[in-house]
Amino acid sequence: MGTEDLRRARTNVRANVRRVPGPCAQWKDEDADFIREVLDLVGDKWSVLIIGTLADGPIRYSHLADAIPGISQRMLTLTLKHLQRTGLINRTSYPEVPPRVEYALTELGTSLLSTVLALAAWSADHHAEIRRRQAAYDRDTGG
Amino acid sequence: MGTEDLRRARTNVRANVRRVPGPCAQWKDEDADFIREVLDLVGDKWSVLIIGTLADGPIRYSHLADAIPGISQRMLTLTLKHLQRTGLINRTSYPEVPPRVEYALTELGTSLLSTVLALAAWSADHHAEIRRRQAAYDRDTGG
DNA sequence: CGGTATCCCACATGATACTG
DNA sequence: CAGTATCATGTGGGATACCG
Repeated sequence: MGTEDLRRARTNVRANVRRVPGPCAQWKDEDADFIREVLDLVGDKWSVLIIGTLADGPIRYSHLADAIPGISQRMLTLTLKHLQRTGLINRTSYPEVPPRVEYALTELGTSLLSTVLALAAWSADHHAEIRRRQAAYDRDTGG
Repeated sequence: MGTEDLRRARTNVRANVRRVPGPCAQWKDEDADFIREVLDLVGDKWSVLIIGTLADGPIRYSHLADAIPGISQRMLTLTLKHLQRTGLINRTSYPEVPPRVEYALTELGTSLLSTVLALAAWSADHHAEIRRRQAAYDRDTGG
């Protein structure tokens, strides 16, 4: 990314902050709220993994548990409820024996999916550089 | 978003999951790692707000504290160190009295900024719908 | 001014056991 | 199969005081 891009990015962001009296910018309350809102949604340990798994189509509770290594029943249930409450996923239970329950992304959830995958892509693009810089920092700092 | 978009989104994401034997997809370890990595970076309470504030240009420690309502000195220092270690921001201290320290986004940080702002924009676009759905869920569930 | 050091706690998550 | 209920715990983060 060149200097010009950096300038453009700053200009774009500057539209999101408010000039307050004096030399210092401050977050508009609502913008900070939006950031907090989306972080509450996907900032936890499991939401994004669940959303990503559901991208493959409707899937049952037990298959979600299999697809997401390390998740506990408790956290799977809790996170699913959270996502359902927010309208990101739908829960459909079929009155059969044995019981069957399927979860699926809503359109809202799908629209969020693309955005968080962009974040994951950023991580994939830069994780090598990140590791290099962390190692350098630790070397300079720790010894 | 229409059905066609939804299908496309699913197709895009399906490239990120691995077909395992049997009917169920599972996260590739490295993809889950990328998600965890970026969540560790920006999933906390203050990182994104700091990054967004720095978008306005280099800024001093005390001005950061003013620009981000509610942050404690401890968390400001801690989060700045974290972001610096990852290479998202630079710290420059000027040997004057009184001391002056400025923080600025690196190009890496700026590239992340655009992506997290997309998330904030998603939140801004959908927060009304989200609130509606949460209220409906609570009504249906709670009473 | 720009931090550290220390104490403290709420809460997110995990483990385990039980149920319709 | 698809959950609940209960207990245990690690830690993210706030408050406060102090330091170069």
